[in-house]
Amino acid sequence: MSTSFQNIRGTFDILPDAYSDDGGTRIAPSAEWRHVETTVRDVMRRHNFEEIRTPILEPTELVARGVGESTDIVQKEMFAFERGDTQYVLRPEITAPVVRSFLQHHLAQRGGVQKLFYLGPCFRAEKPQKGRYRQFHQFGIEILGADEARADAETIAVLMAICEALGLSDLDLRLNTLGTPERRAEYVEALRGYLEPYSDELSETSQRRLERNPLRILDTKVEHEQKLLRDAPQLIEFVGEESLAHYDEVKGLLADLGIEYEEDPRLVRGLDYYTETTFELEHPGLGAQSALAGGGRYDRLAEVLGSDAPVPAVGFAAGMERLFLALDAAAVDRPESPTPDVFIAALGDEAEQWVFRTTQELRTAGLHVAHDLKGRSLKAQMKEANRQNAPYTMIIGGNELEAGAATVKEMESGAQEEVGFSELTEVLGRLVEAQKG
RNA sequence: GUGGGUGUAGCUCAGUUGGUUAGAGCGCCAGGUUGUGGUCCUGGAGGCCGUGGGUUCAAAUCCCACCACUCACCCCA
Repeated sequence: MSTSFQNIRGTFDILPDAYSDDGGTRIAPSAEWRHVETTVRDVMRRHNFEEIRTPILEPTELVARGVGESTDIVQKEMFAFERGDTQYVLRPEITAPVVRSFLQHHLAQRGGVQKLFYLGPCFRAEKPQKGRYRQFHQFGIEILGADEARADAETIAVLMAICEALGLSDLDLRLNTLGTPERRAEYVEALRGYLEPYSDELSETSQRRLERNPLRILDTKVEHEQKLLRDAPQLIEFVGEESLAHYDEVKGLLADLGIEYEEDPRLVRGLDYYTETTFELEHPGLGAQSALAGGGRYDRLAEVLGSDAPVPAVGFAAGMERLFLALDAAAVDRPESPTPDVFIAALGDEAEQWVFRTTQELRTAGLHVAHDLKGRSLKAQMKEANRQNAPYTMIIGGNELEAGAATVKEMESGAQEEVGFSELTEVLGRLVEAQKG
């Protein structure tokens, strides 16, 4: 069997079984995705976050304004198209959509602070590589309406709690503050002033950034540029006292929670909406894509999106694919795929009919029941039961129909017993219960 | 967008200095067992050897182009 079609570049299928792509990256099976998603939802619930689901399709303008015109995402990575007179974009991240939804539906009117989480696919038209896809999956939170340092600290705490619940350790948390947009703007000018004389020595991208977004030059990896930056003005020197106090408070709260971090004055992040606290969570030894999650405060985003009142906000976004890479690297135990409680094998037309009906009854009673649809030999059906790892197999043939009792076989020991049709549900239920306990 | 790597069965991979009908292991299907799985034995299905062109009596093998995938740079989750 074959097809001339294949999945779109930079996307991947999640199958019942794990498999490796051509680069050797393991694609986790659907059961593991479910496990991670369930864990995320569970930790979110414990931290009192509520789920929000927004459309995958958003107006292009929302992303352009929210994420920032100067960002790579908007400049070259959007899957955008036009239909009629509307500009659509496949969302490249979920913070701007959540804030849009928050404003549109006046969620502030629910009262108090809105603690929201999300989980779903995002799209960026980048060149794919290990840990980076064109359709990828993010989960994250947004705390809207709180400017307190506790909101920053809780954001980080939730992220760490999820990683811990998944069994991940040895993570590096890097922390920085960008200050207010006003002070940040002053710094940007100072940095530009410092770098401009060296303009000729900068790489092409850095030269472009010098005009559009000099802050981003800070995380350059070009050695010469790093050398130049050594004597450049430091962002922290421009950060105001209030911001510093806020930052100190965040650090104090993290220390209280026993969360270790490392300060990184160069940590800038690529999205324009960040202010004040920013952070990034890395797993060492993941290659180029070591960032599992990133986030920070974005107190001005709501206003950029048209809100007449400011909405202080903080959040993080984590990449599911990166998480799986980290889980692989750490060789964390994974859940196994669910197996049937019982496999029912049938012999002959009459038995098949009976089995088809009884299977339905057992399933209604809550059992996970498998059976063969193709009327194959008993041997083939037993083989199938074995492959599916069913702990019990029930055999129904002419003898059983005549006796009114099923043959129930315990696969591991091979022991068989007769169970009257009338007590099938009860007995099987009990056996399965005992098996699981 | 710029570099590097790799393309042979569902999967992992052999395939000699170019030489008949392209192989192995695992997996799949069936039989050995007319009603019993896992081990074993036997058989079977499954390949445009990534695509196109070139060299040659002869190409999976040599040359060129293209495509796909992948890793990295950039940037990000």
